[in-house]
Amino acid sequence: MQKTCLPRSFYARDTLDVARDLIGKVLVRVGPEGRVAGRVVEVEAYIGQDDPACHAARGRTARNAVMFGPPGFSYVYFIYGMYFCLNVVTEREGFAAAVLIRAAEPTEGESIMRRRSPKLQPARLLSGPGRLCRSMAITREHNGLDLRGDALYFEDHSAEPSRVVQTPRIGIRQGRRRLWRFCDPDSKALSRPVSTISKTGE
DNA sequence: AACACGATCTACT
DNA sequence: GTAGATCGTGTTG
Repeated sequence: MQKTCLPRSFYARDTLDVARDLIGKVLVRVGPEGRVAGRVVEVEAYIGQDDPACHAARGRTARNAVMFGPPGFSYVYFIYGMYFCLNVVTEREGFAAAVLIRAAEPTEGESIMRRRSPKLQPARLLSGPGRLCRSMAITREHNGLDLRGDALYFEDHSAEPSRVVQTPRIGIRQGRRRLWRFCDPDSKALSRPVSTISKTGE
């Protein structure tokens, strides 16, 4: 049963639409130890120069260069001296925007991920951007990858969430007014529970 | 060349 | 709840 990865056109859209539509998609990582995957349940949008929390808010640098590139590529950065975070680049080339993948529910390769994060409960293996990258062995080597390649991509399993809620983004100091964190509130794998905020969808 | 800090997580009180 | 880990990056001198 071979599923196909999301096409370039999926990412070449308004970032908030891409973020919303990524909930329920399946992130697949094929590494030397095998194939691992998870159903995405939490993401955040970071959009261009007008978003003070976006890494590209102050223009192009060596680190954020891939955000200015074409959509459908990975943007992986190193944070707090020990963690990596995975984003997908959106919108047109030249416009810096991306969606941070914050949490997913393990669907494949759980034993491989448990070896990488032995202290975590199974439901927490991909619960948080740092834990997700550690359990999926995503590092700086995966920055700038084409998400239609063999190592890292998203599949559509038609597992649409029944609800999606929007909340403020986590861990930022500026831009908290924007409700650009998207979650499946029925998931037990969220990095943090959904506080009572506004909703979108059904 | 030096410095402050970050889209985090864990352990501990 | 709060502190500590740990280092690349961007900014300042």
